[in-house]
Amino acid sequence: MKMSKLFVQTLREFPSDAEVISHKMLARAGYIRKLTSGVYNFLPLMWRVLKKVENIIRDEMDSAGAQELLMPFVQPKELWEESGRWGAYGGELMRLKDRHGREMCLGPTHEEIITAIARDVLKSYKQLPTNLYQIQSKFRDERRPRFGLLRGREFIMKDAYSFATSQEDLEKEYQNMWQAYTNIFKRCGLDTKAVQSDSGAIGGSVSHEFMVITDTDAGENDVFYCDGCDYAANSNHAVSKLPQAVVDGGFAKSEVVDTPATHSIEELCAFLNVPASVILKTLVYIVDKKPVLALIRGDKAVEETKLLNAVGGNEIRIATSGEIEEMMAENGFNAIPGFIGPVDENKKPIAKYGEYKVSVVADETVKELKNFVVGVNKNDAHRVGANFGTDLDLPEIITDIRLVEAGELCPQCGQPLKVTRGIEVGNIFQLGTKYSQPMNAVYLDSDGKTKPYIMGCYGIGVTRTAAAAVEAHHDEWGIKWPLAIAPYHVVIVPVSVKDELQMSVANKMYEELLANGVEAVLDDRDERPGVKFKDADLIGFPYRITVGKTITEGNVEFVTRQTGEKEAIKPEEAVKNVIEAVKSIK
RNA sequence: CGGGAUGUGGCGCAGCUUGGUAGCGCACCUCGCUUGGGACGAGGGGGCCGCACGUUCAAAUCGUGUCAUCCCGACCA
Repeated sequence: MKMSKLFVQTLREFPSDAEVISHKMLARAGYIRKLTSGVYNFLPLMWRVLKKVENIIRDEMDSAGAQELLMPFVQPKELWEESGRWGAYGGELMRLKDRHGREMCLGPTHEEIITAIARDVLKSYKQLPTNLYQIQSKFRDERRPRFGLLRGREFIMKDAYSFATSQEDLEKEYQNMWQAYTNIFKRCGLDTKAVQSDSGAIGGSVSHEFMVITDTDAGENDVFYCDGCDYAANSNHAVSKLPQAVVDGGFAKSEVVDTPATHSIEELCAFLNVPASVILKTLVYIVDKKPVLALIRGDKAVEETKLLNAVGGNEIRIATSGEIEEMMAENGFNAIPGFIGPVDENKKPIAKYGEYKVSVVADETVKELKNFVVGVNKNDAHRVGANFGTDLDLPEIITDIRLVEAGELCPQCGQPLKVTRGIEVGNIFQLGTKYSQPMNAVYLDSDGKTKPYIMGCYGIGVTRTAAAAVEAHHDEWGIKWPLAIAPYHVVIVPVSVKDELQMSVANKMYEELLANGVEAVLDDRDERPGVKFKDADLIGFPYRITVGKTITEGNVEFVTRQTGEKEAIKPEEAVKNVIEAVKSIK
């Protein structure tokens, strides 16, 4: 490709709406253009990168025994009603109607469709296990698209679905995909960590996310990991052992005392001169409009995804102080946040809020509290020396709803956990019969009985993987693509296009590289060298061969973008270096 | 959805307070000059000032409404 013909417009400055580095770089280097919020045009350079990522995925998926197909992007409501997700999926599902008023959606994922296909075709245990995948645009109407390609509304995803006759076979395929994913990300030049995670809206029991660990602010997930063993988990799923803490308040008797203006745990601790770990903290959440009280030790925080799972629901948020006061008033109490508790001083609970009954969930940490401090739904007062059984009862739901913090101890080996940020580029789920059961997707087993498939699903964000590669590989001048996913392998820069010797050497190298299957660009623009170098760095060609004055001594400059290494070598050697590097890409 | 901000050539911005000619840098076109890290000079093309309504002799500028975009909080590839 001649640079003069390449469809690209690099910018002197970063676009003002870009926030994270991958977005800034890709926009400035001419890879993408925003069409509307969270929706991007993939210009020729970007499309080459995406196709390379896709082809690596295809190669590894095919090697792992999966088969590619392509399902429609538009999906009918009926299938989503079969799975029960038409109502459950929420605002992220882009819904629309056709001219007849029939309801449809744009596919955010394809469990329903693939399950419907499978039940038509996979009728016998002899056809199982099998694994089908596709690479396709997905649409999710994110509440807040941001971070460019890292969180678009329309994005390209590889989604795979496996069907098996047993949990054992599912687990085998899960491991198979795990290995394929490890290979894929490695070939894309990314270091990933597989971490345990919550399975969210897709459902299922066991799931892992593949995280690109990053020190930039583009990492949206907190990942806890242990240096002592292989434990690693997303913060929404992480568990830990707690270091020793004071859990006995040491109060001689249970009584309600005045605690004026103690709106926060800190203020309450200071006033009573006790550690936060002897306070029972009560937080009010709204889960799908229903009120939920979360009880947790005062020095710990609630992990909302865990709480959501504990009560079963789709959306969770902390209640506003207005809602809390309203709820208090409805139940005959007069208390603002800071003085809320599960019961008042006469053991009278908060019964309801509006038309909904109030449910109560306690974190496991509260079980061991003794003679503790707790709010009694009365302003400027708390009970001290409280105990379960006498002053209040433990709620029915007691489970882990605690947010892990760095420094707490690894659940496997007891060493202190560390935290880092990560970009989720892929995930794998064991679905079981979550879709096959309700959708009546069954096969005939060898015993003559009809059974639902045991399913798994496996996603990779293609666009997100490309963006994550930019997050991981760049410097102040531009992108440093890993060779395997770079739009082109090498750029040849003649310093002066009017110099006949320079141009003839450059042309010869260019032809030879092309003849050997190398994707080369010849910068034939009549520009000053600085302009060409800046563009080469910004676009991120893995190799640059500069043909300048030293050609009279028979040398060109060979620059490796990743390392910044420069060497003066013969043109033939430069060509050979690139050809060999390209051949070594698996 | 809640809170904050912004909409002016492809990109980055000024002009708005105090209404009257749409302006700057980059990019683009032509000529000259220059050729190892985003040169320089001269000339040139490109804008319903987000949109609508209103106030006014006159609106980028004032008012109302609306749409879009971005940032901060709850979800996910």
